[in-house]
Amino acid sequence: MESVFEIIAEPNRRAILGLLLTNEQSVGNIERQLGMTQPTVSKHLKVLRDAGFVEATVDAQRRLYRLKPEPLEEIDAWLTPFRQFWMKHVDALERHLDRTDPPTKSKGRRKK
Amino acid sequence: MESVFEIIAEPNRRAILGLLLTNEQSVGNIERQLGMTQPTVSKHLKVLRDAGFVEATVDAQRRLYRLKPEPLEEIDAWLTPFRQFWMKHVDALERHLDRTDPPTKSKGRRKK
DNA sequence: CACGTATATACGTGATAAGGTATATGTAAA
DNA sequence: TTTACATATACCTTATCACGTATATACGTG
Repeated sequence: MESVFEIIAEPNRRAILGLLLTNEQSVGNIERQLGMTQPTVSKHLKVLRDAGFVEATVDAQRRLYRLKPEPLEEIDAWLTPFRQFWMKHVDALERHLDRTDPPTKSKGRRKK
Repeated sequence: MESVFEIIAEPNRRAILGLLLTNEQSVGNIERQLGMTQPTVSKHLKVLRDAGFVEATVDAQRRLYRLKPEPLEEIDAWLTPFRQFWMKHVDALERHLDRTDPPTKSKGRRKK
C-alpha cells in the first residue's frame, strides 16, 4: 500500500476519514455508523494508521482514532500545479463569455 | 474503475497527468518520456479519457492528448473540509509556539 | 496498392487487496 | 478467576487491475 493515493482510493477508508472530520471515534462507533464489520474497520484503520492518516489513543478497551493532517496535505500539494492549470481555464472561459454574450442583465461584469 | 480516486491511485497515470500539465502530448511522446510500452500508455490514456481527465484530438495518425480540469476539481472539492481541519491544526501549533517560545528574534509575530 | 508509422484492442497471466469467518489479545467487572 | 466486551490479527477466497505479447485499425506516402 505504497502511496497516499492508493490509501484514499478505497471508499470505506474515505468514509472513515469523513467521520473523523468531526470528532474522534472508537472502532465500535465507526462500525455502527458505517455498517461495516468490526474486522473490516480494524483493517482499514491499520492501513490509515500505517500511512499516518490517523492516530489512536487508548481508552480502556477502546481505541479512539483521530485525524492527522500530513498525508492529506501531501495530496493537496500534488494538486497544486493542476489547480493553477484549471484556474487558467476558468479565466479563459470567462473571457470567452465576455466576448460572446450579450451581457444578459449582468451584475456589472468588468470590461468597459 | 469507479472513482476519480482510483484513477489517480496508479503512479503511471499520475505521471501522464504530470506530463500533460505543460503541453498536450502524443501517445508516442508519452511513451518515450516515461519509458512505458505503447499499449500500456494507450490503456492508461483510455482510463483517463473515460474518466474525463484528458481528451484527445486527431492529428493524422497521432492523437494529441490534453488535460481536462473537472475530475481534478472533484478531488480538490473532496479535500476542502479536510483543509479546514488542518488549518486549525497549524493555528493551534502557532498559538502553542507563541506561548512557549521565547520570541526568537522574531519578525513581529502578533499578540500584544 | 503495398508499406511504414501511430495508436488501439484482445487475450492470457500474475500480483495484490478487500472481505468473511474464526480466533487471539487485552481490559474491566462480577 | 471467570465472564463480557472491545479491538486486533490470521487465514482463506474472490475479484480486479496492470502488464506483456500479439494483432487489429487507420492514416499517409511512395
